[in-house]
Amino acid sequence: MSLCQLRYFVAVAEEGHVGRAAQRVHVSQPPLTRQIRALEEELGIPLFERTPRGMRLLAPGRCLLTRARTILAEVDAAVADVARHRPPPGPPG
Amino acid sequence: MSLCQLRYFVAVAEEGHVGRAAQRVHVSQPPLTRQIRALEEELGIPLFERTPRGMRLLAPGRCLLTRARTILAEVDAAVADVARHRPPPGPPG
DNA sequence: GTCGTGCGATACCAAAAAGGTATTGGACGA
DNA sequence: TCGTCCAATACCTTTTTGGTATCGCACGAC
Repeated sequence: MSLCQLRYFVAVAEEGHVGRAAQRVHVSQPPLTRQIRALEEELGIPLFERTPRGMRLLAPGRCLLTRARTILAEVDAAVADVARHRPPPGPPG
Repeated sequence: MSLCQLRYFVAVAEEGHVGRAAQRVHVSQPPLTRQIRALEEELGIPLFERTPRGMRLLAPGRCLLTRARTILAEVDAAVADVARHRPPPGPPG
């Protein structure tokens, strides 16, 4: 599992639609489909129900969605925290 | 930044030694060195001091270490939590 | 001072992963 | 039955990652 996969997963979960999620994360639809399936395979359980209208979260998916949001937020916080140690870029020019 | 990089970083931070960290994460030394440097470049700040004896954590590195452990633990928890939805593999045989 | 030793860094190549375009298959409504 | 909209697949290219061999540097023994 990768952070990238988690970002893709959250996008699909929130959009309910692989195509729209792909636009949101700036990737084309097929790789996104593939990453979601890879994630499901790695976890050994389906995360979405495929319907003719799009993707619908299943119970394990809802469970992961909450956790994925937390993880991604912690990553952002870590980056921001470390960045505080970085010297300022100096005056412009 | 990837989860893999965070695992590598934690290993190096805890071992204080790229070679031992490499053994621990089952990777050879050069890729590990490269990933650590890539992480530092992405964050825009050094995480370690290079000494003739090994790698020594700097302040930003200590900051990241705490957060990285948290993130990796949450990932493990997420996997375990999702796995609880998985049907049991059935009786042996 | 010089030579061995132990460390991370680099060069270079091979393997694996990710992404893109084009296309397929299936469900639904007109 | 045909057009539309969806995810899934086929196929190729590009990027990333990992491995082996080697370098450069600092230190200690002598």
